[in-house]
Amino acid sequence: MEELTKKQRAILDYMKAHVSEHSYWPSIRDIQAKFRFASTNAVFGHLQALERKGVLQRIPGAARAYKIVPEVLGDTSETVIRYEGPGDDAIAFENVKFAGSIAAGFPDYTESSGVLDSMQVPLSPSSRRRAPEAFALRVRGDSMIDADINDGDTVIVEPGTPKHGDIVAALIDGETTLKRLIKQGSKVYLKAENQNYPDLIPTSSLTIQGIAKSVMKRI
Amino acid sequence: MEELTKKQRAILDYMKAHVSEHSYWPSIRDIQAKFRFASTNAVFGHLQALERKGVLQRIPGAARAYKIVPEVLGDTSETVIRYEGPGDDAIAFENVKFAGSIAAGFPDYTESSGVLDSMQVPLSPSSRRRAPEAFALRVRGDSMIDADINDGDTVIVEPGTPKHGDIVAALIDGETTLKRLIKQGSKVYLKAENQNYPDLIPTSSLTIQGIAKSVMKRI
DNA sequence: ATGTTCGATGAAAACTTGTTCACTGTCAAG
DNA sequence: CTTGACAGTGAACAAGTTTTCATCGAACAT
Repeated sequence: MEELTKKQRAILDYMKAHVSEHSYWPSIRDIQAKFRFASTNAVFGHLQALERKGVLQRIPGAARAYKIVPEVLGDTSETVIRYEGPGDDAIAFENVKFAGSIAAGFPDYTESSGVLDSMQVPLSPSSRRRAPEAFALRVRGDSMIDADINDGDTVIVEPGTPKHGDIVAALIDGETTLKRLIKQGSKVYLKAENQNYPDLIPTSSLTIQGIAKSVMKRI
Repeated sequence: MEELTKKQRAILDYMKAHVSEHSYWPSIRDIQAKFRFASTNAVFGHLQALERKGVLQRIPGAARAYKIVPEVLGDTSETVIRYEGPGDDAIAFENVKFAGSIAAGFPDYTESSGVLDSMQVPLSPSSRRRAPEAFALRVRGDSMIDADINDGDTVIVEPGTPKHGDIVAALIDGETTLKRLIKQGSKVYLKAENQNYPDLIPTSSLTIQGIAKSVMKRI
């Protein structure tokens, strides 16, 4: 790739910025005005150069019609990245943070260490009205992969009465597990969403800690 | 918003597709040819209607110069993230305790307890240190479906300096959009993760609102 | 010295494009 | 039946825009 002169680079950048801002290309006269050329032909020459150097494609005869050929390496211009934080239109929630608190009482996990984090996560309005706290749990294992809940994900568990088909956090042998709740008549089963595991786990006594309503994944 | 007629919709879609494919707007005569109108004035009337109905903005006197006014519903040209104030469907943040791991499979005793290090919690350690102003955004649209971020999901956006490959919330034409950040040399592009959309969106000046670190899905 | 390239001027030509005007046909509401 | 809104034809105009032509000066290598 042939090297661009400073002015060519500036013109190219201006054109990109113009498209980015206005969603249509500048005319040659727009560029002329921007760079205070006395003649449109000055711009014309630069555009020819840009095309010859392969970074811009002109559509002959058409007005405000160009294509950018993505540059790969070796150009000197820096793309400016400003960090601005959430804008007025899009901000939903602030202060997602950890409080460094301890899980007390419910739920009761033997496995957990003493120091736990807490965070703020979005909850459904139903659980907001009821006072009881929802909680987040990190998933370990792969028994729910067919429901797209994988090892390392975090599920948000909310209190409530589970229906048939809900994914619940349930106590089995002193361990909290994540399973789908299946009701057949008066009997209740837990089902792992993984073809490699036994379909149904009969349970005589079942302690439901809550219903998994959301799953949170690291990108 | 007034309803569009079939032809108006078709013309608008064609214009969008044309921009998407060629990166510049079609002329009135391009549209005329596409729809086999005998007169340019037929197109002219439709464009006036589209502008009157508020979905298209024409730049008077300028050739091939338009702006699309984003439609709230049914618009698939861009992933639009907006906060829809606290309604019944609204999401609110409440205190949720991060209570430790949960086994989604059979109990796994090989893993030691107390392994909850910083990498396993939903927020990055850097942002935890300096009281981050992370925020949640509800995703609308389908420009990121190939990254498994779909309409209705909620993404947690954290401040920071984005790296190549990060999914960022960026301001484009005053709207917050979700795109993957691509760095080629010193140039930066935004990429929609949807095969139906143009690969790269060149940007010379970029406003990053944050990095999408987590995605939250309703089960 | 001489030729060549580059960046620029100034004007004009040639083409593209948006816009206007006058007129026609259709269709539904009043 | 009339009216008005809508969609379209056909032609022409005016402005926008690209493109060409002729010319100039400075930098630079031959």
